[in-house]
Amino acid sequence: MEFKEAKNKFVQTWGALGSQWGINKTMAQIHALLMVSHEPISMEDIMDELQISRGNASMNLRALMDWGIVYKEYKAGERKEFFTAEKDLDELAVKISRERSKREIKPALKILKEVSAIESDGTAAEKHFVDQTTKLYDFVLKADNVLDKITEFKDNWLAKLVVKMIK
Amino acid sequence: MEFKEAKNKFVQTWGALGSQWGINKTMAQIHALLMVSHEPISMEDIMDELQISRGNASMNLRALMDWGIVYKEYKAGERKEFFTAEKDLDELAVKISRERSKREIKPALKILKEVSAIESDGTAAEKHFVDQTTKLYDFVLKADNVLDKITEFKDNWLAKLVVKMIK
DNA sequence: ATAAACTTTCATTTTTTTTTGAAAGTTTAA
DNA sequence: TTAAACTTTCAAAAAAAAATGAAAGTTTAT
Repeated sequence: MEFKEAKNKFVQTWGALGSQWGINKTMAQIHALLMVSHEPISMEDIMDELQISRGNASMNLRALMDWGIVYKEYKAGERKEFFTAEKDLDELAVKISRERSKREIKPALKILKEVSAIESDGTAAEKHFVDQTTKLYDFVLKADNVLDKITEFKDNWLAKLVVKMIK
Repeated sequence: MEFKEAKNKFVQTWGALGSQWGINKTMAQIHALLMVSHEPISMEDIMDELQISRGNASMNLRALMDWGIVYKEYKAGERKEFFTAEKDLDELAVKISRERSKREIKPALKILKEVSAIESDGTAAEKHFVDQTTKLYDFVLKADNVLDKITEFKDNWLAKLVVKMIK
């Protein structure tokens, strides 16, 4: 396999993976392209490489910047804008999970808290509802915190983990 | 807020969360409904409660069973089938992550391995590509293993963790 | 102030995904 | 074996999501 073919395969795969996880295909593809590029790319070149329209490129680049995982760059003497991706994978993971937490998990948690707080009349149906939604709230809350913990423990994590667990 | 309203809100929220994570809305809603129900529900009742067609109900129930998070049940004397959801949340998380790993992560890893294995000519572009995809492969592989580890360590996890880390 | 170089916006079109519903299939009971 | 009670399948329809492209907007240079 040669470079161009491999790059294309990677971009396609990353795009497909993205859509399976609720991220639009083009957004994931642009991100893939920028991740494996050693130098900033212009919008023109992105459009060209992915065969997409100017509007599509513009909107998805904006979305990627909103997620904090793609940056705009300016080259001296050049009028147009160039783009780069966050290439540190730990940083990337932290940013993605922060955004997903903020946009999706936190609002869902709020609803879970609300619905689990109803006054149950003592029927089995209502008791089970309250019980299950309460458990779900606790579970999601815990899961939502896991990535923050991982970040926090990133360096010297075992020692810190043990300390945290003991106290 | 009363029971019916709360239940509906929960089902809607769970459905919305599902679609943001690449799971179709109806599938997530059916799952939500079964999760908070204290007794098995028939297809008829699911169709009725979610206002969906028979075909839709049938297909999404099958999908949920394929994921291993919804079970068919038979009631004595009743001809029709009833459905229940896995209600243990740890079990649920394990099953979902196993499936997503099998269906999405593992195939992606295979491609990542392939594309990172190209023979780089020495240009900066190709060197960066190989370097970045290799890192990504390692990262995804590690992340993919995290949930297995969590399962494994579920009981008495700190002790086991320390042992594992030391040896 | 004008125009060139570039980016963003958004109504419309296209594509993709999901849903429907009726026909075909299956199981059980008599 | 027949028919009633139920489930599955899948082509067609509907709905939802994404992409287009041209007009509007912005910035920079002269």
